[in-house]
Amino acid sequence: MDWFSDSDDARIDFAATLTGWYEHHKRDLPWRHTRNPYFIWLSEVILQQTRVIQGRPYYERFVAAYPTVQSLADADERDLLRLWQGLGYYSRARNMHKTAKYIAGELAGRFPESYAELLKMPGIGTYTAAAIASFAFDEKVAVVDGNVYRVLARVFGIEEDITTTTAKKTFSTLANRLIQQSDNPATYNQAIMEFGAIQCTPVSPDCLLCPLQQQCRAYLTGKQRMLPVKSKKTAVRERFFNYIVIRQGDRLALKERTQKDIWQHLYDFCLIETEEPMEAFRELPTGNVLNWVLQEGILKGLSDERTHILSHQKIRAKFWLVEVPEGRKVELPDGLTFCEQSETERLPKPILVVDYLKSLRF
DNA sequence: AATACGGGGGG
DNA sequence: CCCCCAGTATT
Repeated sequence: MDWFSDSDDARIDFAATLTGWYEHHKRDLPWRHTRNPYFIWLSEVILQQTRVIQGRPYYERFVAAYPTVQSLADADERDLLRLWQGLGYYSRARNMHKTAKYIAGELAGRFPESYAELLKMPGIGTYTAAAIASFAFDEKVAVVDGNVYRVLARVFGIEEDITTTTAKKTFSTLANRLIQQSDNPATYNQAIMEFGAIQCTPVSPDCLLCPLQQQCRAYLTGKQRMLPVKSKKTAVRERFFNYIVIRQGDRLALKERTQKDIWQHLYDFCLIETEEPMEAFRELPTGNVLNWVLQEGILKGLSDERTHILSHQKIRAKFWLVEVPEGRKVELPDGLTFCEQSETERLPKPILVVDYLKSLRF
């Protein structure tokens, strides 16, 4: 199917309309005041799967903590993850670290300057490579993110399922033809994404004030709500976490998550996962940890219970607080280590654990 | 081609 | 309570 059965003028109009709209409606964001590829990269990785409102304070903190790619390369990975805490998808931070070390070490601190070179870096995929290449180096390569899928699907009435490989190809090809009509690819890429974020929103887009209203297939056919088409639904797995929170004085027993699971390289408490919710401590599966608790600890009861939602998992967590009398010398089970309050604060932790800790100290 | 990977917002 | 959103790497 050819999305350009209309005249060339219509295509030029699309790009010009978007950039015109952008100049009047764009938000003032810190990463829009720089051409430094390092800062642009930082902002783009933070904004992967993340809304501007959530990512912005993280960007400010990262720029302050790591003002150069060299400083990021030199960073302790735990500090990096701690700064990332609460953003989710923690492999982004670890991939950023890998790439920073590669650039500092192998490329003499010189940032890759083309889409093709950027794409080779860990954590930089098609979207981020296009964003950096266009924003920092004016390369004419189209960004294709969720906003772009939505805007193009609606304006051009594309009903392909965006989760399929062929649809991705369709949208990418269209986006890259459209950007040819712009003499400022950086601004055009920003414009179409900002338009998707502010005007052509996923739910209740502002069609009445839309500059593309009369050219928009979705508006003209009343199909805004149906587009873009996305078939996949994520199956949510329910999990039951039983945290044994071992406390001695103001020290807490923590452990790094090293297994292949969520929250890799973050820290949490002694965890016993069960297939079913456990109502009482004595129902927990017996093992080293339970024996240890009965031997060395004093169960203070179930101190808290909460549900933590991830996109693909629903975690029902219980926290069993266990006190060890102060002064008693004990060997912790299960690879746990006692941490002072200040150490605990400095370690990267899942939000579930952070929230629990807040309730623990009042 | 399918799945794993966090967290947050709105109705 | 339900719904929605969004890139990359791995399998």
